[in-house]
Amino acid sequence: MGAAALFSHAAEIERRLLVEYPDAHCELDFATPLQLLEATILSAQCTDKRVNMVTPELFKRYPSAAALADANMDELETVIRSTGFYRNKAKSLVGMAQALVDDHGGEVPRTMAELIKLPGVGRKTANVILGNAFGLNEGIVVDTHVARLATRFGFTDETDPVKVEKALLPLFPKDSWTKFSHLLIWHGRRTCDARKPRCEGCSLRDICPSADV
DNA sequence: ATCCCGAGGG
DNA sequence: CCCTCTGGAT
Repeated sequence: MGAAALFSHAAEIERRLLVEYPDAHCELDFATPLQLLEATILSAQCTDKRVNMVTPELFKRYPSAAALADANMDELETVIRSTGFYRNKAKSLVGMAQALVDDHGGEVPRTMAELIKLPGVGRKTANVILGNAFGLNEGIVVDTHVARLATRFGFTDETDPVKVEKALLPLFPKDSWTKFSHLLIWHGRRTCDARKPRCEGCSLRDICPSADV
């Protein structure tokens, strides 16, 4: 498919998904930027439903960056254990919190460059924070769902999430990047799942190059 | 057996 | 580029 055709194809996909999921939004529970940052770190290779089961206790025990930075490791690991990768995640949470205390007055920074310097925070997590805590459209969140659907829609052959994002950005208007991320995530979870996509009920069936394969 | 809103290290 | 980290759900 040529560049012009790919662009209109992208616009049509976005239009249809917006009709289907007008309320698509971040499904991680949070009340502050710090809470969203913690929840997003926990979301690696874990369902957001599972993350939402442990964060109430996490937020209650460690109500600030300073409290989280001083957390007892064994206690913290116990609280987040069911989300998987719990040793790495505990280290990331404490290291991230300590960096906030040391370099940002205990607050979550608002730029990509500062966010990805935080331990355990990569480009995907940074895009979640910028888009959903601060309302900024700095990029597209490329998680497992967005990467999978981008491939199935024929937008890219890349698998590296940074390259997938680079391929997606020029296809969609900047002011919709955060919303578009949620549209793909919602569609990925509800219809275009990894193991057995439900093409028979998909609103994009007639324009999807991967339909019924 | 495979996947879930990844990141760090080699 | 690869590998490792981990429990829970299907």
